[in-house]
Amino acid sequence: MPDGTQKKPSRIQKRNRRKILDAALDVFSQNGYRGATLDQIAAEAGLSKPNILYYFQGKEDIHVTLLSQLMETWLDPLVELDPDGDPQTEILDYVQRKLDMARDLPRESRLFAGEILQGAPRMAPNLETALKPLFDEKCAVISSWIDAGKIAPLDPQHLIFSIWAATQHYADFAAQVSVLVGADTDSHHRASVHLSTMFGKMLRP
Amino acid sequence: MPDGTQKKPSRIQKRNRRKILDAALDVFSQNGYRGATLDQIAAEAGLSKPNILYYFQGKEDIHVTLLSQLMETWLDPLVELDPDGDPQTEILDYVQRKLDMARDLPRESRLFAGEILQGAPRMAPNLETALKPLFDEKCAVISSWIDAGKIAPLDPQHLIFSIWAATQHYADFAAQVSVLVGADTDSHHRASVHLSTMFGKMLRP
DNA sequence: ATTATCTATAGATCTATAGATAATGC
DNA sequence: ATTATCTATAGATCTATAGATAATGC
Repeated sequence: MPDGTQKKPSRIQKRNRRKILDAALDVFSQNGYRGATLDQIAAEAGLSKPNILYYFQGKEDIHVTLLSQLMETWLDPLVELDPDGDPQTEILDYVQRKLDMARDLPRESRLFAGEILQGAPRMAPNLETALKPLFDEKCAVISSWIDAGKIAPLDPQHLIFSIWAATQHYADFAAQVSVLVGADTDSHHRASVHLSTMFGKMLRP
Repeated sequence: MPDGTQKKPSRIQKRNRRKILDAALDVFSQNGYRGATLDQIAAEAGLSKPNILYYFQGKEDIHVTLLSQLMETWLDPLVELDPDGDPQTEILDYVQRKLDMARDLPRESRLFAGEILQGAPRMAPNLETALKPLFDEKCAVISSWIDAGKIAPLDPQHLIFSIWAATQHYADFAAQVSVLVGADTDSHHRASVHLSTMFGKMLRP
């Protein structure tokens, strides 16, 4: 059994753990933590239920592993915000990267949204250790741009919240968006133009 | 039993149904649909579990009743957007009402967020019949303001999405916000100033 | 020898109902 | 007579484990 003093993980170990985590991403993001069952994850992964529990200690272990493994991907767009780049361009590119992520990784967006919505019971430590330092760092960068008169004086913390909210909305509330925009041929493009216009105008000093 | 051909609901009927719905709002918004149990709802309402099922046909009935009863409250701020008012003021006041609602009714916000996040399985009909017509109507109002040159040319649909997203974020992602802003003495006020600045600037023709 | 997988099932949790009893309104 | 409430429990669903067997790596 893979526990305690880890040996090197075999090829099968890696492949099956990956299959399970990918299946779990599907199931958790669609049904929430409590709504997801090991049966669904097992079926989606093409493995038996006890075999799932051979690779993970239990349902919670799968969920926690998933959240912490995806955290890096999730924060990557913000990591790339470059203090030495052109402020306007940097922020608008960040908005664009987040919007692209909402389109390309909606499961991940919904997984995090569901976890936070319920008070982040299994992610709170990660928020403190991984997200907060990065957030503070980038807020400082934005502050310095404001102080230098490069962008309009906005509250950096709340500016970032607005960017997160406006972009992730398209993944998290997709069910509502699709009812309201109808059969739009290129909703993503219209959203992209809208957000560029909106944040672009807002940032001008 | 209260079913089929309804008699007039007694005082006790009304009071207990209200107690149950209020308890259910607590429990559903905190744990999601599947995460909520009749036991929790019963305990929170101060009634026995079978008594809950005397007033409602089942768990789903409670959830659906809750969603449709709250829909009106939820849409009210948008209903109030006045076509004959000053465009700038109307939209900024709408933003403010939505932000106040995120503060005052976070349970309702999270209930809807959770439902939509999981594809609106029990609310899709309501979205079509109640939300969509109102949304279309108010988009037309905003379009007319743009055509009259009263506000900047923005995509009305996506403008409304951005308003919803930015305001509801403070209720739906409160767990994350509170980690990131720390012990802010008046986070609501800072959010309010930020959103006024942001949308105000964006709307100027 | 160790790793991986399966069948069968224990044990917990949850929704819902049966059936009896108490409270209320004519 | 009708409405409201309770205890007890059936029946379904779910997580997790026991115990046996098959596959793989020295």
